[in-house]
Amino acid sequence: MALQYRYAPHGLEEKWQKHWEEKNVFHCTEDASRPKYYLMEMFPYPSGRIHMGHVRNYSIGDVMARFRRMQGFNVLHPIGWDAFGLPAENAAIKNNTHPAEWTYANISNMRTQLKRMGYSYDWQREIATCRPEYYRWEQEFFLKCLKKDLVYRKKAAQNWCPCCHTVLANEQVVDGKCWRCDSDVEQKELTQWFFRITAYADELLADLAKLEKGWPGRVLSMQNNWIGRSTGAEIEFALEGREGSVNVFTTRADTLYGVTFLTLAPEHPLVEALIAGKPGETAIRSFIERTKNMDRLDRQSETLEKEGVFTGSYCLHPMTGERIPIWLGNFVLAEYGTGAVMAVPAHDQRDFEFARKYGIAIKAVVEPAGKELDPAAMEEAYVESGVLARSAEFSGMPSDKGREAIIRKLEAEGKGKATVNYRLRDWNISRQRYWGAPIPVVYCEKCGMQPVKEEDLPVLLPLDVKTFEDGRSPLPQTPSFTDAVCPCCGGPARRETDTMDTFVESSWYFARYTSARKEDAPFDDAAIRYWLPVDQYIGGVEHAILHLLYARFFTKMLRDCGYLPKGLDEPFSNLLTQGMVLLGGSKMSKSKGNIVDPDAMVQKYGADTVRLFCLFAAPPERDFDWTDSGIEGAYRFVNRVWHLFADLQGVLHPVHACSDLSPATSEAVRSLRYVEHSVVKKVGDDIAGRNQFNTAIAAIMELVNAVAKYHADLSQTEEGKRALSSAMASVLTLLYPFTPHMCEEIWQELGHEEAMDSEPWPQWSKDALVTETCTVVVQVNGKLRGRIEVPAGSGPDVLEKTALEDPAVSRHLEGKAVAKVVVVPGRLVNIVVR
RNA sequence: GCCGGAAUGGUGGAAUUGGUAGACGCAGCGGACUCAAAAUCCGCCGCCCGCAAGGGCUUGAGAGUUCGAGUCUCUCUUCCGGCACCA
Repeated sequence: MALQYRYAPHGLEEKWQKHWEEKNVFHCTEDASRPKYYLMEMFPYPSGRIHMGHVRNYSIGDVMARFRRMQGFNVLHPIGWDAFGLPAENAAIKNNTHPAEWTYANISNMRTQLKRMGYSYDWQREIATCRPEYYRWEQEFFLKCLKKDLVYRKKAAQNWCPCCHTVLANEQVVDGKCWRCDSDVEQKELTQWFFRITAYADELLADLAKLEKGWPGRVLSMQNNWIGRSTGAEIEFALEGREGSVNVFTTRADTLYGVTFLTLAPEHPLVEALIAGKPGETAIRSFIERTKNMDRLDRQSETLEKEGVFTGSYCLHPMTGERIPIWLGNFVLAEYGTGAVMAVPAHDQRDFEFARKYGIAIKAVVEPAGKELDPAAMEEAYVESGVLARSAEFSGMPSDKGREAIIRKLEAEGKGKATVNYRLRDWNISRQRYWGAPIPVVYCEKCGMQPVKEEDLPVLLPLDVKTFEDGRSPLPQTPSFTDAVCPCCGGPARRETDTMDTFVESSWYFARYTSARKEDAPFDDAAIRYWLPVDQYIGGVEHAILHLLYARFFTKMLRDCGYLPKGLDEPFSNLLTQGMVLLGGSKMSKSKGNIVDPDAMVQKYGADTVRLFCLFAAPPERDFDWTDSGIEGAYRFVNRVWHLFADLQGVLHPVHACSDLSPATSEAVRSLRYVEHSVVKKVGDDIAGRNQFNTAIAAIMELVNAVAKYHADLSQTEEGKRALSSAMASVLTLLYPFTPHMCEEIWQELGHEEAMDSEPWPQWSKDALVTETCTVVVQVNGKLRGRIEVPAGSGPDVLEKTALEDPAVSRHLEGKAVAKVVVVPGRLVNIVVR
């Protein structure tokens, strides 16, 4: 056999893919004798075809997986399908098919596409979240949470997408629009199921610190913003002339003595009692109606005209006992804090404008050091911190001290307490759609809501239904599904017809991969303890909040429910967020018609070239623009490597990388060996330490260039042949994670018995990096003036002397006095002159 | 407004700890091979002055620290992302 001169990727790629599959090369099991490495990419939604974004994501993952295997890790590298969700229903309606049929056909198609890319997955762990074997465990988790009050039902105004016919979680509303179809989201009063993610707000926030080393800063910052913790105080204002009080949340307790009114959300539960029978009640009611009917987006926009109305009721200042008028304001949010705000016009711009508009008093109680504020002359609120004034015994304290002291006194008198508020809301998981996991509860006329018994799980999603044209769920009209027996009294009951948000499935799939085929429990405890947490997770930054926050929450929640071990607080130790693949500067999209089809690229260049280009084009975190000339360049390189081997067959011995360290007599051998070992070092550092695949590939190119430069001379001598053989073995070994098919093929043709999939990562040698001389740069006043060649290890004195004598340097010293000479051995000499 | 990230040749991007700015590609230019083209191979390739030797300038702008700054500090500009009438 001989290596054909022509590089023909298709046959050989398919040959090796078959080899991997038949030999089950990438299947893994728990093995205590080896260090584990759990690496996964975000699993795809089975939309029909893979796109370049997938290819980039999975190529990055595959390089890391193959690299870690070569390093001796026991690598778990699984794949699956995020298979529930709306597009399946919409496509089924459009094509007159069933969502299940559409989904499974897509999975089958995309599986073939992924296999054609040569990714090293353990296909025996493949999962699809729409299978009952998967979602039944989710239903069990739901029941467990119900018992622990971590999931609950409540009626509230919800985000409703009229186009998708379903509610959306807060995280799925982007700029007031549906994350999926971009329709304006409406508010609709509905009874829905919620996961109590807010119970974990503090832990989700605090544990971000554990991720500081392994997660990108921007993802941490986004989660931080989303959780939105603010510390302050809840303060009680007793109502005047009746029982009860209004509680407010404030971050500025230091301004308490400046309160001149309170503002309540029109939805505040006390409003009815406060306005009943007051003068102007009708006008107040019409204000409330008007505000409630406003579009949510308009109401929360910054340009909203701030309006309010006096309720006619008063409360009492907790410290001074002063009468404080209670107003309603269209800008106060019922859902944040207590839905009531203490207004301090002197120190809050919004309150300032409101007070000026309605002629309410302004009291300045925080002043810049040494200055007095005159409320009448103020043109805007003084919002900075300062020194407290007109604040009884707190006067004279700086803001932060005053804030603490005031809270302490309130706490002592039982009129308030230090507290924390979060922006994060509970996670609404009810979806009024068909293609999702059924929520395992029934409603009995007698007993009310009843959970399905665990032994009756799974609640199967019926497949023999027809979807409606307009997208409404057929489940409420499917008696075989809705008719149920009450688990409590045995009487007739109606089954819940809402399904779970698809983000629930993706919140725990990483744990299921560890024991994907287990039938009697969601997880195998030993497998969980061996594999988790995930060492490296890779995916798009668009999931920075949604999926990654939910998965973190689920990990903590499953831990507390006893499914995951104590101490497993975070699912993903390291996160790599890869950038998008663009075409012509914008995101590839079908509607815009700017698509590069991976299949077409594989057809034209082979999978190895496509993989290589995706990693070479840019560092993984950055977006990159697909260019035809770019992939041509990658193809040229692959061909160059192939031809080099074809030219050198008969010369090369079947040796391993870095195998030749015999004393070298020729300068070419020494040079090539130097390049070989420094490239081996760099590629390892780049892949393992920095995720810089583009520079790793660049280094391999340098090694190939070095071989091309020396091979004509070296192939003449036995010493040269040994050096070439080792260097070329290094090329293949380093390139293997990127272009595995080609490397396997050449490796075999070179005469190796073992396939490359069991080849270890090469060890570079310090000795090979030792040189006899080195080049030292000479600067004069920091400007580069010359280079000197000195024996390696030369001391400062020699360097200084050689540098000063160098003609290119001494020219710049004429007529000047040398003030100082800085010597960095092995690097540079800087001569400072005046 | 608050938080995070970024800015380097014609172009994608290198420069890992403050020490030769522009690795490796792409595009371009010149040459070899060819009847010719493609492919391939060899050479050149930041900007300005210069025949050259050489010199000057150069990492968004400006200052600072340092023998020395793309890298550290401060101020500013522009762009990208997140949060935002959040009390």
